[in-house]
Amino acid sequence: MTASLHRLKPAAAPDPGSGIRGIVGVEDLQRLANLAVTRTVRPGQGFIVEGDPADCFFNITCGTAKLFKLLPDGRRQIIGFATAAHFLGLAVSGRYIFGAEAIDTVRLCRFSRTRLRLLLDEFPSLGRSLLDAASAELVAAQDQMLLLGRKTARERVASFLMEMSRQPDCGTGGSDLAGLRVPLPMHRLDIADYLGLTIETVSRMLTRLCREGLISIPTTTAVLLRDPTRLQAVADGLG
Amino acid sequence: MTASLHRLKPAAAPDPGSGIRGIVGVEDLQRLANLAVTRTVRPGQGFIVEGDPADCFFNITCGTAKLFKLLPDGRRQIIGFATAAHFLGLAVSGRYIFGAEAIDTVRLCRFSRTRLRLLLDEFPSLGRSLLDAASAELVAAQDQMLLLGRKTARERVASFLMEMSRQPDCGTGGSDLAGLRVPLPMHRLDIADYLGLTIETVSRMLTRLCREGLISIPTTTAVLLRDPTRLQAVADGLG
DNA sequence: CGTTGTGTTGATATTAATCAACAAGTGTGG
DNA sequence: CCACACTTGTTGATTAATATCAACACAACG
Repeated sequence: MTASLHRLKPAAAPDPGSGIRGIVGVEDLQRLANLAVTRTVRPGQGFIVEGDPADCFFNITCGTAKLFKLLPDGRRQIIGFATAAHFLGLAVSGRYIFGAEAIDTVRLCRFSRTRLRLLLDEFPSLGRSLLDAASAELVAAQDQMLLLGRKTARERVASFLMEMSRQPDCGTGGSDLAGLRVPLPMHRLDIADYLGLTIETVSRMLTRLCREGLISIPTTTAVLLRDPTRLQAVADGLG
Repeated sequence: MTASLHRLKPAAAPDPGSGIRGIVGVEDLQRLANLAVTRTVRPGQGFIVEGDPADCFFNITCGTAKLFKLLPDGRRQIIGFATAAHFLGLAVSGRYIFGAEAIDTVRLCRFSRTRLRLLLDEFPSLGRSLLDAASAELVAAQDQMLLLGRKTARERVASFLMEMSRQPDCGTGGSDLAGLRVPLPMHRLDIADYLGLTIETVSRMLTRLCREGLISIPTTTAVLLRDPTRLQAVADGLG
């Protein structure tokens, strides 16, 4: 680990963004969207740079973004994938604490921190939604700490696939005969940086789960869960 | 990692508890304490069991507790250490999502979830405090994901020592001549389970940092930071 | 004093990273 | 339409980091 594990130059992403990430109720989303400037971000384009002054909050209305932290030498940890209704705004001492980059085409609402403060006073239910969202984030973060600290490579990949399978857009366009179709819009490098592994290890573990009959891999951007129960067992350290 | 890394039997801790952890303002703490049953928990005694029905919230008023998640085979990940003013209450579908155990003697306030709901309606500022606390937790959790996913053993131990050195009770009772005194109330196994390492690796890295002149280790329950700047550099992956 | 729990150190094993080659797409331009 | 470069993913060989296994040191405690 002292040497490089597919390091990125810490030069990558453009544009400012934010940091609390959470799922906010639809009604809040619309309320925010009406007050915000909307924006489209193309795949691969960054919209938050870690360390930049944090002026705004963001709300994703469609698409998937990756949120990541960098070490000075370019090692990267993806701390989460944000999809529709996710809320981004967290900062420490006025600076964004992670970067964000679009995976597919992302639509964003962007609005000032001042505005949020006013809204919080005006609509107490918004504060409650944000608290719920932050709590849900925290739960996910704690699960991820268990994964990163204590699970094997195979368990991590199995956990990841099970997590992706809980996305609402799952099972669409796929043969349910062969198993639940789970889209993987992100590349192997993103999966690796999310799971604390290398792309080679992710690839090997996917191949292995496939050989073991738990999944099949029709394309690089989707998997079929052939035995979700057993895959969940692997994810829980029982496989 | 398939084999045991100092596994714990998933049988350990007694008593119910909770899950959002955060630093709540002193005024809120007192407000809560007045409405809560207080309790003393002895070192090593558990007060939240992961998976138990989540009836209550807790607020620590003094002492240090460890919060942890377990895998079925006993692998453990400590997701954080909770000290005075930390708030615990997070649950998913009515179950606590992590266990908690006292490290030294812990004083707790305990109160029902119903009560918190009423308080949130009555005192909007409490909701704000909880949101701030949850946000701070989230920031810490994201830092920890970077640590667990991408830092080396040496970097993790350095990061841990720097994190502990930011505790308010730091520098007390120690010679500032030799460096900042950082108390480590938890055992090596707790440090290991927090950093995703084994006790042996933690011990070796502490010895190594000592040899390198960055720290010294007067007792097993404290270290002296001899060169905090360089230690921080190591923690940031630059050492 | 012996015993027990905790921490350290050494020898070896194992997992996942690194290094390297190749395969499969994808897009470009001749 | 095909040749080519370029990106992404897979697979194999080897290395390196950390886990495991084992022995020992030391302090607290009865």
